[in-house]
Amino acid sequence: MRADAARNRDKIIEAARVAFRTRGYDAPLDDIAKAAGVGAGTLYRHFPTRESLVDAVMQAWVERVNDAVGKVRAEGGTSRELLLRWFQQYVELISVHKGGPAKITLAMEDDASPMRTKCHTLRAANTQIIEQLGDDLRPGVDSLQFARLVGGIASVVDQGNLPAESVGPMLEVVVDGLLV
Amino acid sequence: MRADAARNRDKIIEAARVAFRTRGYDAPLDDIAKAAGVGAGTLYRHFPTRESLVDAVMQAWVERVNDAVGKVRAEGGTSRELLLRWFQQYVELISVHKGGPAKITLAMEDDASPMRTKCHTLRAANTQIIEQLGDDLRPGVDSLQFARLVGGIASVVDQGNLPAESVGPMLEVVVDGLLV
DNA sequence: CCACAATACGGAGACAGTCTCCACTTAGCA
DNA sequence: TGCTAAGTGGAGACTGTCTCCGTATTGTGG
Repeated sequence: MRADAARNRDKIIEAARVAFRTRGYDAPLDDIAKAAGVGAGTLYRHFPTRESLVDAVMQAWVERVNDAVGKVRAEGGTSRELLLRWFQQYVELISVHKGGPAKITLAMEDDASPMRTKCHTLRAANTQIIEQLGDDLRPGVDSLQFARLVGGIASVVDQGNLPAESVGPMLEVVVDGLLV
Repeated sequence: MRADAARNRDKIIEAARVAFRTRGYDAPLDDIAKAAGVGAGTLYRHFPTRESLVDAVMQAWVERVNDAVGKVRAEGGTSRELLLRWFQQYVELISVHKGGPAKITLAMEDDASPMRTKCHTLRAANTQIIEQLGDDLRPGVDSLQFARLVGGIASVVDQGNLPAESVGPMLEVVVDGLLV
């Protein structure tokens, strides 16, 4: 990639980051292009779909997930405490942007999604937790089921503008259902 | 309402029913108006928002819910069986149209939604089940939490185009978490 | 039966967002 | 320094939403 192209790419990502945070994922792409000081064509060449732009914006986030899972695992406690803490973290992580939970949870199901890197990170994190749980986990549950169950809750809370506290009781239900 | 107005209203609803089923909830409203043989203005007068049109289309559905809850309650069995059967029904009921689960589950949180009639029907049905469960239910769980937990799962399955069988295992997790 | 409000109709067109196309510009190599 | 592949930008085509208002229809009171 030519140096000027790389520069423009960065400018677009930065403008998109701001726009997504303040206006949500519906922010008009032409506006983002304008804010970045480039033409619409340039934006669409770098990011053919809205999704691929979202993906680029969320790059840094992958590292946060790996940090979080390490921290949760290190803290110890019962399996129930571990799982609940992880799910709380999980919800927070996928809720960084408005509309994030649904977007990420859906992308989980779609191998062709431009967000699959992010999904793999999350699934890998879930797998680490599952390993630590060992025999305490209901048999047959995998990282994808974690993602769906908790992602479903996070989506409802996010899209319904529910207070963050309403997550806890729902997660407890799921946690108790997941442990033997 | 004038007779011709009522006639047009019906034509619009019928056209919308077809369009929503075949094209999903994104079907252009102008197209629906055209299919109904009326102008766009007429459609928008009767149904100021897309949501209110969806609401009208789903009217008959309310009766199905009441049937279903009666049947599930009558069949007997353990609390676990009852709840699982109801949740299966619940998912089916809110999945009649593509995009239905998320739409209904979100509307649950919004008293101003034009779909609130439908939501109340569902919550009332949940309440009937909760009553039947009596002391077997985890304390503090209400009809809205039912809606969120099961609605979250249904949304993921619906939007991710997952096979219908994938609902079962997730529901079992939630059921086991909900019973004491 | 008919005249005349009140009610309803319809579709042109304003508006907003998405995305493409291509004449022009620029980076970077030989 | 000149050449060319790579990159740019923004006009405008296209699609869907929604409003406005001149026209048409309904049904009622005289």
